[in-house]
Amino acid sequence: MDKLSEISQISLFEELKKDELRTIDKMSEMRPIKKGAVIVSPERPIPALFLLKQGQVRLYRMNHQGRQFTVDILTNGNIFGETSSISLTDENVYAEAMTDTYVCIINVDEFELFIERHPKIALKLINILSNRLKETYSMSEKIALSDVKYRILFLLLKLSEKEGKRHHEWQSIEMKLTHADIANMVGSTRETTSAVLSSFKKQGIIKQEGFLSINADRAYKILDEI
Amino acid sequence: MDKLSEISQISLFEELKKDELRTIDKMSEMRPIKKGAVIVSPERPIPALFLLKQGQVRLYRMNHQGRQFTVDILTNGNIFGETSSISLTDENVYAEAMTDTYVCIINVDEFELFIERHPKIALKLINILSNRLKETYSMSEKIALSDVKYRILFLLLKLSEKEGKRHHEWQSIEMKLTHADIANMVGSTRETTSAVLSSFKKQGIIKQEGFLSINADRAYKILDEI
DNA sequence: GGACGTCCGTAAGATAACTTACATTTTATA
DNA sequence: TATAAAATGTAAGTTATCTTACGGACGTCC
Repeated sequence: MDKLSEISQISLFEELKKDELRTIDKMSEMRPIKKGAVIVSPERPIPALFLLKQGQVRLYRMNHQGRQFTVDILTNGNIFGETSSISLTDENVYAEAMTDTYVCIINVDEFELFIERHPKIALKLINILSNRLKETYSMSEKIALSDVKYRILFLLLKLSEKEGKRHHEWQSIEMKLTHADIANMVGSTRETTSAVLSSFKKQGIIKQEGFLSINADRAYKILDEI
Repeated sequence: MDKLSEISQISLFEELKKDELRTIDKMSEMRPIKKGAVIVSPERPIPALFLLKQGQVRLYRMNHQGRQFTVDILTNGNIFGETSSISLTDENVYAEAMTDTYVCIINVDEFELFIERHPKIALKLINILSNRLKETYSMSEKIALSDVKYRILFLLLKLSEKEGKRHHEWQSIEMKLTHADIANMVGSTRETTSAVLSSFKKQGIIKQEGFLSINADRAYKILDEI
C-alpha cells in the first residue's frame, strides 16, 4: 500500500502540497491491525494521533460495571488519538478495530510543530473537532430525552447519511453492525434493540440485504410523529 | 468595565502580548445581557464567537416536544458561539444568560485571519475543544449507562471541581442552580431530581448553605459502590 | 461436515423513572 | 411588607426498559 498517496486522501491533509505530505509521511508509521484488536486503551495509552486509512474503528468507554458505551465509529480517512494538548478521543476511551484495519501513527511532538507552521491544518483540526462536538451534543440530547425507538431511528439515519449510498428510496448503511453494536451506541440493551429493529422491519422502515438499509423518507416522517 | 484588561483574563488569550490583545479588542464589542435573555438560538443564529466575561450562561438543546437538555453551563472566561468553520456550540443550541451577564462579541472573519497569524491561539482553541469533547463523551456515557442517582452525583462532583471552593470536607458549587437545572443536565425530571437530592441531603452527602456543597470523599465512595 | 461460538428473536417478570397531582416553602417584586 | 411567582417536597399510579431466560439460525474453523 502506498503510504504517501494514502495520506493525501485523509481529509485533514487534503490541501497539503507534495513536499508537505512528505513531511507528514516522515513523521508517521503505517501499521496493520487485526480485526478485534484494541489499538489504544486507558490501560495502554499511546500519546499519538492515529489516521485510519482502511477499515472501521470503534471508540468506546467502559463503565465500572463493564458495560460499554460507543461514542463513535470511524471509517476511512478519520482521525483519533490523544496527546497532551490535542485530543480527539479521551483518556478513558478504547479504540477497537471492528474490521482488519490499517492505521498511520503520527509522532506528536513533530506534529504539533508542524501545526504551528501550517495554520490551515490547525483550522481544519478545529473544524473536525467542532463537528465531532456537535454530533456528540446531538446524540447525548437524544439519549437524555428520547425513548429507545427514537434513538435507534435517529442513529440509523445519521449513519446512513455519513456512510451510506442511495438506492431508490433506500439508503444503505455501509458498515458492519450487530444489534449489540447499535445498542452500545444508543445506551440500550441488545434485547430491546433487537425488538425495536424487528418492529421497524415489519413496518418497512428498514431492511437487511447484506448491509442494513433504511427508508429515509418514512423514517423522517416517523421521527416527526413520535 | 475595562474591556482590554478583561480580555487578557480569558484563558484563550492569556498568552497574548499587549498589542495583540489590542487587536482582539478592536474586533470585538462588549455587551451587557439581562438575566434570562437568550443570546443566540437556532431561530436567531449569530455567526460570531462570544467571550463570557462576567456571569453564567447555559447552553441547551430543545426537543421536538419542547423538553430541554443542557449540554453545558459556562462561567467567566469561557467561549461559545458558532461560525462557519469554528463551532463551540452547534446550530441547534440556545445560549441563555442565567445571571446578568457581560459578553464580548468577536467578529468572525477577522478572528479567523488572526488565528492564521497566531498558531498558538489555534492550538489553544484545539485544546479547549478537546476538553469539551472529553467532558461531553464522559457525560453522555453516564447518561447512557447509569441511573439517575449516579448521574446526579457525578454531575455535582464535576461541577464542584470546576466551579467550587474547598471548605473543610465540603466542596461548594459556586453556581446558581435549581433542581430543574440539574435535571436538565442529566436527562431526568425535576421531580425525581428533587427526590434524589432530598435523599442525598439526609445521607449527609450534600448540604445547602447559600450555594450547594458536596462531601466529595463520601460522594466518591458512593460512586464506587453503586 | 460436525461442533462451537456468535448473533438474533422473543417473552415473562421486575424495576427504575416518568407522569400527574397538590401542598409547602422560599424567593422575587411591587 | 404584602403578594405573586418560582422552587421544592412527596406520593400514587403508570409505563418503558431492563433482566433473565432459552431456542434457533447462522457462520466459521478445525
